Amino acid sequence: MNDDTRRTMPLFSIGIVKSLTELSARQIRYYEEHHLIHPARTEGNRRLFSFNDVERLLEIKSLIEKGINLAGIKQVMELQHPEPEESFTAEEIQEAQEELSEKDLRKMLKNEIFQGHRHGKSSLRQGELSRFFH
DNA sequence: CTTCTAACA
DNA sequence: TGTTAGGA
Repeated sequence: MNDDTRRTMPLFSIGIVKSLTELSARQIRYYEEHHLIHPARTEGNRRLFSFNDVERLLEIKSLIEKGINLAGIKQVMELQHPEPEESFTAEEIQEAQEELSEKDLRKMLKNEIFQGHRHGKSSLRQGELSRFFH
C-alpha cells in the first residue's frame, strides 16, 4: 500500500471533517457542489473524506479567510491541482502553467489581495482572476 | 443520533 | 452562509 493510497482512502464522516477543519457542513457540501473536493460516498450515500480532501478543505478555508471568493479559489486550486475533467482544458492548464510558476502566482496573489483592493483593484476579491491570464 | 437534499417567514 | 423541513 503506497502513500497515495493512504491519502485518497475514504475515511472520515462529514462530522469528523467539520471538527477537523472548523468549517460548517453547509460549507463543506457547498464546496463539493462546486467541484473543489470530491469525497467518496458510502452505500447509504453518506460522504467519506480522505486525508487529501481534508487538506484541500484546509487550503480552501485559508483562502476564504483571506477574502478570496469561490470563483477565485476555484481558479487558484485548479492551477495547483489540474483536473482536465473540469472547466479548464489540458491546453489552457499547460498554457497557464507556462506563464505562471507557483512563485509568480503567490507574488501576484500577495500584491492583489493585500494591496490591490486599496488601490481600487479588488479583482481577486470579486473573483475576477481573468486579468491574471491575459 | 448523524447525514442528505432542497429550499428560503 | 445559516437554517429548517422531511426522510434515510
